[in-house]
Amino acid sequence: MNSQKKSPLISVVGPTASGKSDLGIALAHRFNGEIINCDSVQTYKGIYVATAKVPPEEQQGIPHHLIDIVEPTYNLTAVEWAERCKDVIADIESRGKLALLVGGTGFYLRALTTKFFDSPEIDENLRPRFQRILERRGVEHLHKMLARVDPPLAAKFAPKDWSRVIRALEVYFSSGKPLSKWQADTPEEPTEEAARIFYLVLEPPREQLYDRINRRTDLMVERGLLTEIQELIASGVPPTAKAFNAHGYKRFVEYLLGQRTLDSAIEQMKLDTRHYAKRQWTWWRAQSNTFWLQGFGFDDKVIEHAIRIVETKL
RNA sequence: AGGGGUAUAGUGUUAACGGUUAGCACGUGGGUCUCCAAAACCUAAAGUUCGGGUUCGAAUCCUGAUACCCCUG
Repeated sequence: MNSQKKSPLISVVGPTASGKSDLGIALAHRFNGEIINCDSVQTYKGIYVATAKVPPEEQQGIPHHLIDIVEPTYNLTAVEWAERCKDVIADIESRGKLALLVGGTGFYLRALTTKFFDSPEIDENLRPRFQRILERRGVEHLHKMLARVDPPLAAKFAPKDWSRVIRALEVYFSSGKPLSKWQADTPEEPTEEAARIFYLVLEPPREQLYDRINRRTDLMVERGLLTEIQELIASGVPPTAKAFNAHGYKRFVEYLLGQRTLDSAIEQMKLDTRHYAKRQWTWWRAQSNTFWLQGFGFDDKVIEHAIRIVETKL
């Protein structure tokens, strides 16, 4: 084995509720590793019950990084997460340990392994303004605005894709230069991390995963999800806070605002989570450097299999 | 048992004048992703309960069967 070679970056990914945390901890024990969270929701302070964060008493002495790092109202971007992640990786490796990236947000790992174009400073007042236009005049209007300032991107985006349309408008109105131009001027390229990362993708049987999601949701409600939200709101966190976009929180905030019944909040949360799991699989199917593991992350067979794969990479 | 009513994808439909390819919503499957990603979006499959009849043409009209619902006993 070449000692000059940089150590691999091991990443445990897969759909929500597939046992990523368990596999991460098992690998950390086996290979003297530390865990870096790559789940967008787990970066928020203040929300716990429905986030599937591993509580400190269950971390088995394994250091967990990038959990509870921002306020519930903060908007953490993928690139900002990636920058912090690089610092943590450097720190872990400087101490001779192995970095284990564990979590469900594939896009964060994309940001870590791909250098996006150099984004200009974004005027923070723009987004709320576009949001208002969206509500009052509809998506089509925003899409037409984009067609005027950035025709190539407007042609590329579906007319109803307000999320990307707003991002593109923000870039244009902040910098005077169309997003498509920014992208063309600085093509995306792989980062140093891309060359040494590989992904262990958990793939439990779909029926079993969906069952587990449903049961986990009921459990979260029993464990006081509603109380947690009420206390956060009472302590001044606005119902529009970013953290409340997380599954569960979003629907229960709607319930507390009188927009749906308790039962429908529970059912919708289950559905949201199942849809999310499906999209996560879709994401990983399209990636390379993936090793698919049949089963849950807490299955002994899966853990053994994962260990064998990691050994070949060291 | 008698009388009445209803049967349209997995579910719902207060969609379909007897006339293009049986619509819509939800669900399900597949996909996209260049700084909100637990976001946003694209897309596909899938249906007239069964059998006869009328008609150029039937989800629609007639008829038999079956299933479910209501009323009477």
